[in-house]
Amino acid sequence: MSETVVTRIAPSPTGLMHIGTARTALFNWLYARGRAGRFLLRIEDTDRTRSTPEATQAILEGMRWLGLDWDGEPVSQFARRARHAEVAEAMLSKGAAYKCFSTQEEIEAFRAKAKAEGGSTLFRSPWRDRDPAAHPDAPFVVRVKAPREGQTVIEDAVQGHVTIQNSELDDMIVLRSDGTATYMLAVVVDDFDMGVTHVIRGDDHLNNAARQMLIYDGMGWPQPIYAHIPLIHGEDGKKLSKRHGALGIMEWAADGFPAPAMRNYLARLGWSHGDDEFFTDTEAREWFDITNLKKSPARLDRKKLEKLSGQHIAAMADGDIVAGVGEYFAAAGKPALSDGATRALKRAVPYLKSSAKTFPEIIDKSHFVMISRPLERDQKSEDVLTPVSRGILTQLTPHLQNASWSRDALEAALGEFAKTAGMKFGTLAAPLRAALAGRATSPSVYDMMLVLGREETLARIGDVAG
RNA sequence: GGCCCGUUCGUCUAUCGGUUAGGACGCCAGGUUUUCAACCUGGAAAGAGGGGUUCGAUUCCCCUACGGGCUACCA
Repeated sequence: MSETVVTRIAPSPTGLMHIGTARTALFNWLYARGRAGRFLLRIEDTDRTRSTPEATQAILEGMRWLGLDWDGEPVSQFARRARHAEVAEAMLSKGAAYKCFSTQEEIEAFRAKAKAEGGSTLFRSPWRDRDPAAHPDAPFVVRVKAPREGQTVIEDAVQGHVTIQNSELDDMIVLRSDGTATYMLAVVVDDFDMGVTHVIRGDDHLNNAARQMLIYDGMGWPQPIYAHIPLIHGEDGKKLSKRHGALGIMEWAADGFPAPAMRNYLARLGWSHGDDEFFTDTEAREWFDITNLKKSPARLDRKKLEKLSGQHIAAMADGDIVAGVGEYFAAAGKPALSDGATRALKRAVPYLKSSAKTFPEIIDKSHFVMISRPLERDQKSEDVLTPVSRGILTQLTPHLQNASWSRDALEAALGEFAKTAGMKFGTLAAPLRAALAGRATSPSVYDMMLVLGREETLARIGDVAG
């Protein structure tokens, strides 16, 4: 089969861009992009009471931030309701579905009774084989005519052959009494119409696949390739819920993780390529395949993300880091960086990038460079500095502002300062020497303070540094 | 309750019948930087339990336990 791969992500706009949805989207994106295929976005907004435009925006925002670009316009499932009804009608005329006039009360009563008696709660509509003409004007739903004998086998690219007894399948509703499609019908119709070849989604849909296959068969449509991936769990191994915090992808953005690191980390959750831990998007696209997806759920591990994040920051171009910090400010709801601050940040980034794990750490560590000179005691930004560094900074200020520096003079001044500050001279001298020698790449608040001093110092004392 | 899926170091994972069960995060120790971080080196750490199959099981089969999912006129 040389058919073009078409994948999709189909979130329902009921809140945030969930971290699990983001990972599923990532897998679909990697799969399509790695095979010159198409990656589509569909908003499953058929539940009008729960869908909001804000939630749709949140999804688009999350997708954009994560860098998952989709082909074409996002498809609104709700907008396709006429088409869904049309297919339901077609199923009716093909005899693959039937009208059911049972009321919800009747069904509930049946289930309550079945439960009490310990029997199967699968509702068997009496209308399956009855003539609908008997009830010409009563409200009805359209149910699929599911087989009652035999079994349905889902050929899943991740789960393998999953066999479901047809006796477990009910005549699910495909069209509600108000004429709108249920999820089961809508996904199938939309996936077919959109030409989706590979359905990569959470394994909470595994059982649904058997039901959806009924619709494909009823319409005589070819089945897509299914790949049901395990869900992500919280650090305690339980399924993700509000109490785990950071459910939305943008919360991670607001915590200052770079999108490339997020992609790398999420990709490694449930998928692996040998011993590779740190990789680029290009490598991921090249390596990713459904066949090496794991079948068991993975837990979120923030520490590991942090490690990966640090490695990505270290590997990023300085400009990208500055841009990333800007995005972080936006995601965290902080005011944008001023031009001056951006310039200062650019100066500091080369020294900081190798040890910062997140964007806020870049900010923390570059703080000394962001504040205006001469330094003053009550800088409003002081709150970011640790008490120790703040103390040193304030006390050191007069020395840095003194004229006429020589290496010896500077060291002497620092020595004097160290003495008053009650710390060993070496603590300051070593990083200073490193700074003067131009190899100060181990950033810390102290070091960077001195690195910055280096630029100014060098200008004043000439070529002493050698 | 019924049905479906899963279970290798604390965590993410490699292994596709024969390995001292490998790597990564975290942790511990040492080194380097006379702070921290980063970095380097070393270390502790795993096949849920029980039955089979096999010359040999982490790997194949069954049972149990545990976790998850589905069982809606939600998606």
